[in-house]
Amino acid sequence: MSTSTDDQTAALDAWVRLLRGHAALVRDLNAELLHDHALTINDYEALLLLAHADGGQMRRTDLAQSLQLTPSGVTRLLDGLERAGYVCKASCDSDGRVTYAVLTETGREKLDSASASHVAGIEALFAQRYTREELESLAELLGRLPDAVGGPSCRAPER
Amino acid sequence: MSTSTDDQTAALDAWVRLLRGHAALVRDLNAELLHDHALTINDYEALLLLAHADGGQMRRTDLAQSLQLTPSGVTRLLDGLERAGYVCKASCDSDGRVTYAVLTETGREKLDSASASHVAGIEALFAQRYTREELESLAELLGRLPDAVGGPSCRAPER
DNA sequence: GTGATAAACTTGAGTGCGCAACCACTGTAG
DNA sequence: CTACAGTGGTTGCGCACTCAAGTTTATCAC
Repeated sequence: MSTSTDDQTAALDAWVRLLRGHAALVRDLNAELLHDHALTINDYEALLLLAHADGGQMRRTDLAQSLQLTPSGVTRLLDGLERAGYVCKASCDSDGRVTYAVLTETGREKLDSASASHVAGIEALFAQRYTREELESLAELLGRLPDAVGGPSCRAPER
Repeated sequence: MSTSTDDQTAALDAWVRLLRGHAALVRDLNAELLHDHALTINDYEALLLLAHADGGQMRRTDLAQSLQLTPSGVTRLLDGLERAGYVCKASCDSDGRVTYAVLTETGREKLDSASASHVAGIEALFAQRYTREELESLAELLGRLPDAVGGPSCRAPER
């Protein structure tokens, strides 16, 4: 603990790089996705999660947790996706409180068509810039962060 | 989707981790800073940049570039900081278009008091979780990203 | 049963920010 | 001196999101 401000400096530096680089990156990819397919990144991620989920449906709470959004954020997000016809609601017969978000056929098609360019965009940013090993170590390093934040919420991020 | 290589999967995976982990992290630190000192992360970073700048002042454009914000974002940001008395405006006598943001004494004190807990928070997240070497390699890896965005060939250079 | 507590979800108000459009000033060209 | 392109900066509008408060359904205590 009493050690060096160097560690602090390194941490701050890494953090600032992360913050700025990531902010610009997200904005960039988001703008691209938005202009090409009228989807935000979270729209896209939501569709992706649903597509991978069993039966193409998820509880809104689980979606919120996976997307790192509050329940109200998910409500508005799905609101837009419903209006666009990409998802629809379904209720649970064993629990009247929960509502499922269900991926529609239209939604799946939309995801497929958006995937091509979005993945290509990510590829362009990441794969061209890092080697395979670097990518893995980056993923590993960054993978440690969420645990810190949400606490013990390692509930079923299996997938 | 296409056949695809594992590389794409790896890129996507790294990206998703980055996205989610970082989003949660930013929200977390932001909330902390906000509740403890009534500053957003960008408020803090702006004060920090000004404190490091020569004469404690910067042109708004340069601030925008450093913070990865649009000019309008900087206007609102500084609007708040001015209202709080942490910065004030100054005009340039050699160029009537530019306005400087100048850190006030109050602002410098605010930054100092906020720094303690904020740096501690970052320390808690980063330095405890990574070794010195990992931190450096993380910083290096992430440092390559911004170049991609603002960079040479990609796109949307105009605007 | 009745009541208290909790979970899933929605709604209203407010915030941070980008985009597009705009004004103000500068420097160069005719 | 006028014209005009380029840059610095602000404003109107809209979007995505959070927080706080409310509604409905489930569950547990008695």
